[in-house]
Amino acid sequence: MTARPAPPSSLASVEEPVVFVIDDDASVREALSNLFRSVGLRVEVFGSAHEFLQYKLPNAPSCLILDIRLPRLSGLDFQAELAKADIHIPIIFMTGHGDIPMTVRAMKAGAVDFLTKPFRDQDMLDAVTAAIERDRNSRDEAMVLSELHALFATLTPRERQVMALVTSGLMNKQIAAEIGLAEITVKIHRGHIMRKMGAKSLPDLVRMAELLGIGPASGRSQT
Amino acid sequence: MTARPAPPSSLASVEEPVVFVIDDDASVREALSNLFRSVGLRVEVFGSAHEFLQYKLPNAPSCLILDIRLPRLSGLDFQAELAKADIHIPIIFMTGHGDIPMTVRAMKAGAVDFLTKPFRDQDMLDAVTAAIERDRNSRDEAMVLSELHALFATLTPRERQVMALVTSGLMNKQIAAEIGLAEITVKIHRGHIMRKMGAKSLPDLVRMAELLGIGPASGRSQT
DNA sequence: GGGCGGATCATACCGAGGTTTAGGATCGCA
DNA sequence: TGCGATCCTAAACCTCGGTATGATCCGCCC
Repeated sequence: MTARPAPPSSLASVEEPVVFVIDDDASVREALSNLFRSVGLRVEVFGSAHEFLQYKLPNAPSCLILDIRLPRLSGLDFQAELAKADIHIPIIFMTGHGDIPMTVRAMKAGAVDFLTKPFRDQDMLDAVTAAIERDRNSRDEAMVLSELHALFATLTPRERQVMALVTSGLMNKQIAAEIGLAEITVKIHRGHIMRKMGAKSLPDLVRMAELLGIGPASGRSQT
Repeated sequence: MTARPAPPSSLASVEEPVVFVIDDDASVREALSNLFRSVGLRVEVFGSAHEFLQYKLPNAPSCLILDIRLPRLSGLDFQAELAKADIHIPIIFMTGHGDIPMTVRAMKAGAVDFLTKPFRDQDMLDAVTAAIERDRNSRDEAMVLSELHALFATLTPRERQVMALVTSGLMNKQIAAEIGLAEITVKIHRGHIMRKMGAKSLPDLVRMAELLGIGPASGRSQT
């Protein structure tokens, strides 16, 4: 009975990895493009940060290679820009004449690596491999989380509230007293929650709540 | 009855923060010592990495300030050394003539900051504040985790096994079938587990299992 | 106005969780 | 040899979780 809406079952990011390169020097773009292609990696090159932003990012593990010295915007500022725009992609910096404070700032902001020109091809490839791997992992996590959020979104406000109390460990009768309901009503909500969230057991639901960051904050502010 | 061994109830790290400084230059030690004391921070200075290792580290949020150029051991190697010895303390590097690869390596290995001499006092103080804060948090986490491990250690092998299955969401009868027991026996174990772990509810226990990294790996290998 | 989803509650029933009491078996250590 | 810890089980009993059936009420949209 009870026909469930069939979970979309993550088709994951099956697309092949992509390396993005932004550099105003055509010869650098050319060289890097050849390097990555030689090891079978897909590459997309751009002459400016602006060009890159026009490009529609694919749903594939990827990374971005940036020169600290970009035409208009500095690489560091662009990094901050991307973070602010909620675009999270691992960044590898290159520089011909960078300094230590720059390096520190970039690394603190989450850069994967910071290579000084001229660098050895192998160092660049190692950095890219690490960056792609990091992106693959964070994409997998984000995927799971977004599916969970989608399920959570199907809950009514009342159900969300009950879910928070259930996963915090209260008994049905305590929840009922807490929010002024009959115990049976709580049971009904609880049943709905389990079905909608696709939880096969209470521990299952608890783990979902953990991932969703659900405290007993009812459902108003989600810091 | 069952007299429980009274949980040690974290007396937390109430001790005041400490800043450790390692530098072979006495004037640098002196200057930093004065700087930190001027803002009311406790400071301990050392002329070498070896001296530092002799010192018994207090149970207080702290950080370490290192020159990349140390007498015998390089600062980077010493950082690796500490990590290998499982001594985790936030590190702030100083350098007069460091380069970018060094900086990258230090930051990748988890350094909090990397300051070039001469630096502004305020930059150093900011870095130390951030480092102390980071250490405070990781100490709090470690404290909770170690108390949890202590409780978990009081479980018998069988109880550990049952706990893994319970928190994975199986019903008592399924657990019983899984490991060849009567359902009633599983219930008994389950009761013991809840008491010994101090869990007030199943969700509580599930969260503990999460922190302990307990999968359905029975209890053999704890990677 | 009728339909629909959300929320509420009652009664009844059943399976799962959990404790107590009481016992039996094995093993290691003093 | 005896004690204690671990592990296992049974019967009785109670609470809690969960579902089904059926029903009322409200607000919203077509």
